[in-house]
Amino acid sequence: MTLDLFEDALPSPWREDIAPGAVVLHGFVREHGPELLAAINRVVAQVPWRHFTTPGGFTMSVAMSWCGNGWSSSRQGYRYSTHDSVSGKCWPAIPAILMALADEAAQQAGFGHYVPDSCLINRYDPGSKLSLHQDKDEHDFSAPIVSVSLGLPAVFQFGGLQRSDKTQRIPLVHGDVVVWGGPSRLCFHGIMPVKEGYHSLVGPHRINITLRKAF
DNA sequence: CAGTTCCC
DNA sequence: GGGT
Repeated sequence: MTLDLFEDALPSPWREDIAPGAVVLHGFVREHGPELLAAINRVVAQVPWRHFTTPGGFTMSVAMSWCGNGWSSSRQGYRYSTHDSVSGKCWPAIPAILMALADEAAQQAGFGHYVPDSCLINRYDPGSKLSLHQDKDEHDFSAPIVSVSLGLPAVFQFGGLQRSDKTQRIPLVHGDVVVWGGPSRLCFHGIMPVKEGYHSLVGPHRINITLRKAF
């Protein structure tokens, strides 16, 4: 796997700055859907989709899989893990194409080279959503979050450092990548309920891939 | 409070 | 639809 898959320059209209340290790279991986989905399918074969319970005791509508370091939620709280406590084995490695994507997207967004150690894969069926939250379980807030949208469109909410801050609503479609870090690293964000639909490559789902540095 | 319900 |  080469590192130049995503090196093509982006025309300026494709880059949208939404806040200091937060950028939408519209269509950044639009041409790479099949390879990305193949990589995701290989991960999901090893780490089947799972619906977690929140600390409050509710079931999340989003189904999750992961590679690199894993994330989990339970009544005890959220946490990252290096391995599967059932099998004793490490979670599957992050596929090279996702490492390359993360590095190139982080560079395009102005964060320089990026070597994430965790990749969470979220499947949104119609009606699934993720309410406003912060990604704050990672040990390293100096690294940005790289978020890839595939399949059905969705409306991304991006707010400020306080839950009560006004939020922007940003439509995301298949192939869009959002990167946030630096002063935006702990901004509240979420996904509005996904509408019914069918995508020719992904089917009746939205798939979101987030790359982060957990440890 | 990574949810749901309710209210404007 | 948007805030809570």
